[in-house]
Amino acid sequence: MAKVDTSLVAHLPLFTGVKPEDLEEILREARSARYPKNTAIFEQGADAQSFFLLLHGHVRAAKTTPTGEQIVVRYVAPGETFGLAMAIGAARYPATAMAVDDSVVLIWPNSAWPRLIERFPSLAANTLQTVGARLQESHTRILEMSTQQVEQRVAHVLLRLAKQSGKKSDHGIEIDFPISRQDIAQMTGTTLHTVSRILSGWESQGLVESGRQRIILRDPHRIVVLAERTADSGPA
Amino acid sequence: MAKVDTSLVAHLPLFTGVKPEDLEEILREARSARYPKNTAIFEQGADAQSFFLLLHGHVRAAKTTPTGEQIVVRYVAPGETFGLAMAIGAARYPATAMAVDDSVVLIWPNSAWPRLIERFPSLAANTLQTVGARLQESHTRILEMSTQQVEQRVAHVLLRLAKQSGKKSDHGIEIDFPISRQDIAQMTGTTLHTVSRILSGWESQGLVESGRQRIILRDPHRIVVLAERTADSGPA
DNA sequence: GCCCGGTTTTGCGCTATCGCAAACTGCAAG
DNA sequence: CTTGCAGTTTGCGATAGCGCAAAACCGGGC
Repeated sequence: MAKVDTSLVAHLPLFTGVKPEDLEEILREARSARYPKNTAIFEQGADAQSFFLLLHGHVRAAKTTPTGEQIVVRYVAPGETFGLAMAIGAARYPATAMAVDDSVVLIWPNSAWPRLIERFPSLAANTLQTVGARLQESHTRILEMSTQQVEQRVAHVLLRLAKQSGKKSDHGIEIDFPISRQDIAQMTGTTLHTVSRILSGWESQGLVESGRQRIILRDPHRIVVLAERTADSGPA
Repeated sequence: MAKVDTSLVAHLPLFTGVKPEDLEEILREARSARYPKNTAIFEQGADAQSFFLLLHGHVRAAKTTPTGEQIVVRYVAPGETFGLAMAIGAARYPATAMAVDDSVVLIWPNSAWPRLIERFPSLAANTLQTVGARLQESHTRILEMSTQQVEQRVAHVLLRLAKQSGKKSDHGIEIDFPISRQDIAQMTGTTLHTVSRILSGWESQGLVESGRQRIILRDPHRIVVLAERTADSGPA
């Protein structure tokens, strides 16, 4: 197992307030692994045995109902942790994690967690902050689902993805991992059909350019306007 | 300021792993306050200066959009913390907290938080667990909003409220704080009209008994069935 | 270069739910 | 007891978005 260079991860929010020599000790407890595109990292309901830090790639966390419907909880970007079941007191993973691109992760055994937070309390504090931030995002998402219509929600999601994982390309921002209409539907509480219609509409207005699992925001500013538009404040 | 009896709070999840003498020290930093029914404890967007532990009563946390729509984030039951902005790294309260019943709370100044978690790391760990639990509940709520129809969502919410704050009465479980149709609408992402229609329907089937800000589940079991029913698995 | 399967597009009817409006009700204050 | 008002009920028309079905499309694998 290759040793992880501390300089690659030292600046991450998770490690703020951790001394370099401590960081090294923390990293010694982890191993790294590579997951090819479209492989599962863990499954919803499985015994939680590890927690993860994404180094490269992108991971989709999705939750499935007993009847098979899915929602995308979030996309994990490099530098973010995921699978923190142990930290939040869950014995099993509440969602499925899947690499949507070739991905590299650091993996700590759950058994290391209690020891780590005892020796390095900043870890607990930092984790609390990131989990808190996710909680707020969830609340925002609930608020949006309750008060906005589908088009605005899709606009918000695309803007959020662009901010989190946008790659500036010629005349636009491209979401730099493969994402389908279906995925967006599962992030906004709608169907892939409706998402497709909306994107088609936007494409014909030059707002976006999109194709197979690929979306480029050509005119982010006008999309922001769309996102913020109230139901009744539309055009003539 | 009256001194708080440690025995009243020692068993709370927040304080698991805290030694009795430490608990006393923690409580010394708090003051207690009483909020009459329908008074605000803090407002969304205000500078977060304190965090809270509810001792008696019930508190509604609600989030408002720029355009005035509201959702109920959650109802706080006695023994639960709220207003943890500082802990999760927010400078302002992300929601408004309102006493829905005469309520008594413990209040710590935010400035005490860093010191407390340094001296008593279990506090951070415990808080992480409760925030994590709330995050999972939020995800469940998003899942429900995405995949279920309104009637099922209302059923789920009532069952959740009954479990959290249900008082067994003659032949049923009564939600033991005032809650309006509007509140339920704001918890389920619908309108008070639709909630009213649903409850009327249930009432005529003997599932619930309800009135002005008051709901009694007469037949929880059948409500569970409703909650779990798939869109197409209905009766003839 | 061709074929296959997953993805996307689009049409069309349907319906759950909204939105508005109006009437009703019961608690609480005076 | 009366009155006022917040909360609730109910009717009715409007519609956003779903669900199903079919066709078109695209990219990668062989």
